[in-house]
Amino acid sequence: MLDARYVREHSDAVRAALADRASSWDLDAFIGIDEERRDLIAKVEKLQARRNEASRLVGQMMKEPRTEAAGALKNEVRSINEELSALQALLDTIEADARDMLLTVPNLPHESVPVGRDENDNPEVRRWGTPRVFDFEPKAHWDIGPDLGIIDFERAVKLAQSRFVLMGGLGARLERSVINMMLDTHTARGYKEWWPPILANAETLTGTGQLPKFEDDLFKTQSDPPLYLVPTAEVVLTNIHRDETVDASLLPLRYTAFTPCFREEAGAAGRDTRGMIRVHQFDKVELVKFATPETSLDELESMLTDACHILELLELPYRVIELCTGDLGFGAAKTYDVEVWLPSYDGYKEISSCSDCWDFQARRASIRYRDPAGFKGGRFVHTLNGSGLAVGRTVAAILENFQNADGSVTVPEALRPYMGVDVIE
RNA sequence: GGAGGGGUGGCAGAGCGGUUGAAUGCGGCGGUCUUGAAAACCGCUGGCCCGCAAGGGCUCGUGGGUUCGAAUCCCACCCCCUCCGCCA
Repeated sequence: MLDARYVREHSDAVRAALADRASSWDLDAFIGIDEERRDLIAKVEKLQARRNEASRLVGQMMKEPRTEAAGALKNEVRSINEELSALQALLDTIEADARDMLLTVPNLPHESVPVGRDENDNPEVRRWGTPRVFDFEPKAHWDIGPDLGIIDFERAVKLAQSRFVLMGGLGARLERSVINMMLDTHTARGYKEWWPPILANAETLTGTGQLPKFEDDLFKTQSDPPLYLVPTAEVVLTNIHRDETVDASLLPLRYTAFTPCFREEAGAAGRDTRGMIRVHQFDKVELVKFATPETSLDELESMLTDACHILELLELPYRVIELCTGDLGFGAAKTYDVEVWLPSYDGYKEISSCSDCWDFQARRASIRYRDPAGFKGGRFVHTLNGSGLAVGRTVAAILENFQNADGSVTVPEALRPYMGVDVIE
């Protein structure tokens, strides 16, 4: 969410940012509503001030007592209240309209973000590792897994639907090993581990920006009020501090959690239909930070490093790209994507996305910090989130990059303590 | 699920129809004193919104209602605590 005052006082900057993002958000409509809203507030408050004064006078008169004069004033207040309730109803709808609009405006890209139209304009930042050259025909993970008897896509469909995964034996163990290795690595590097609910309420999903605009992407329960299956642990980790003011001395806060993630993938029909790259339920270890405005960009860089560190431990080649303005997610001010080398795609595939949301989520979720030495009152924190990493895609990358000619898969060194075996065969 | 109790400022805790946006204590900030600190003493000290400002409005779990006027009365809902039941 953007600050309404900022939007009206810097409308040119906002207009330019929306254009860079190719957003169709109606800035002029908002400015009109906002102006109407402020006029109405002035009117309503003037009437309220008169009503409050008159009521106070009535109190005095009743004591003296001057009941006749009090009666006349009572009538005045009654008529003010009638006028007021009509104005108030109007103001309520206008304020709701303004807020609804504000909840659907995307974040402003940071000034350092390259301007571009879509994913083709995302500059590559760096590469690590060299994609392996196979001296045999490498298989895709959707063949390796079933051939080894460790992934069963067909029975997953029977149990649930297409785009679900069933793993067994060393496949299940590989999934769990990757999760544990990621969590152990991040907690050793200063992240606090959490174990959050994976059903969350509408306020929580609104705080991070999934609602109201992206409800179609979410699984929703039929309870009243409804709950939503979290699409990422970012949602719950960030909302831990919703409606709170944290002490500046505690910042930056670095959190991590493993959760299953649930996505409808409503608009993805036909994309990545094979294997476990795009599924309705997948595991992810998430990184979330709360930082001051002064350090948030540095924290983004170090979060990116932390995500890449996992791939380096697993010896998986990757590259980092920066998202251009046109490809930036709704709540992000700046985003790096980490892409892992996948032989089956003969290319790099997203495995982590690290974003600095600036104060966009903090304003929605009302997450402030206090710095008695620096300033009076509270300021919004900056929130950041990144995958560290997507577990299913990591497993797929391991299977494909570490496969052998005989169909077996060598376990990366870093996972052997967790797996208990050197080779999956 | 049943019965009872309760939700007030950073915390504890008064108020129970009008000058209470809220006593008091703790905490926090500033000052006096002190070589420094502690103690003591003095002063200040919730949030949000509109406004250039002066000022004004809203806010005592949430939403409605009664009243000229509600933290205070009524209704509904939410949450917390205790006991009982059920349960992994």
